[in-house]
Amino acid sequence: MPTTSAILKDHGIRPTPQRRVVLEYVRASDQHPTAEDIYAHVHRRRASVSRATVYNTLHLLVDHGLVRRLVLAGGTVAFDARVHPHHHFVDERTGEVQDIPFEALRIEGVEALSAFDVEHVQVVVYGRKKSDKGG
Amino acid sequence: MPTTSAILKDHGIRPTPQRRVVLEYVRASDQHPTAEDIYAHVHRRRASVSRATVYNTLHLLVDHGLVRRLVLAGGTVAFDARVHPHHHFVDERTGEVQDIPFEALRIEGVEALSAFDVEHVQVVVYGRKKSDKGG
DNA sequence: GCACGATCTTGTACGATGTCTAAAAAATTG
DNA sequence: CAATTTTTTAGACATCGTACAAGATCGTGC
Repeated sequence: MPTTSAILKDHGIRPTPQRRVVLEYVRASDQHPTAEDIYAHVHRRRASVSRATVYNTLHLLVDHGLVRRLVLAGGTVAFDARVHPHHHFVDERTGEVQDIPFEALRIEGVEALSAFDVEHVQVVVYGRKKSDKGG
Repeated sequence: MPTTSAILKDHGIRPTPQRRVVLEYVRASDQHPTAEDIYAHVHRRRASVSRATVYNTLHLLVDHGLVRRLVLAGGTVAFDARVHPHHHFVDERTGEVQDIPFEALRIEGVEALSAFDVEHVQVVVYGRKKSDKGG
């Protein structure tokens, strides 16, 4: 398990303390933290990390493929260190988003879309979690 | 073809002039206009329709299923009067969004998602339009 | 270690999008 | 017309994100 610092270096990014703490948090989180989540956390841990630096760093990480930028239902923008593709489930009541393993769903008919060069396909499933008692 | 007024009444919405002009524009547009697009247009047509009313009306229309709220790539929020389900293609270079007929794709494995009551499934295809000359 | 230029961080101002509120305006009811 | 409800309005406010200019920090050559 490489250190955060090593990961950054491997991607040609100078591993400053601010960048390390941002990447660390995104990688540690099994949720999908928003930029504000990240800022709040990082700011708490190291009193003076500015908002601008958090945004700069997130862009940097996204550009280098270390982190993915997601647009959740409702338009919330979140970040995710899991780079391998996966689908999303959105609870229509709470807005909560949950990952669905990429292998769990298969999409047929993509080859027939002759007008497009397809890079990536993602399914968004809307519904409600069964464990929830009625609303 | 029912009038905008009739459509609103059918859904229990009092057809005020402001609401009519908003719905009319969304229905007439074959693009996916954003709230600001709609505000700009509607404001031009009837000098005094406020921003708040445009937003209020859009929420109302969404709540009554007359219009759908979309979140495009990049997090842009747009509206769409086509209520029948369809998928989306997003051009990764331009951010342009295009509809894909619902029937064009089939998703397998949804039944196996036993943790969820699934309401709706939507596929988002990312790529680039083939007709585009390289860039 | 020091000076220098390059890179990084910071605070703040700004812009875009959207919500909230209190009051005016319009419609409905009697 | 008066009373009540619904709708609209303007503008203040909140949130998210970007731009910019100044200061801090780093790496390199000496």
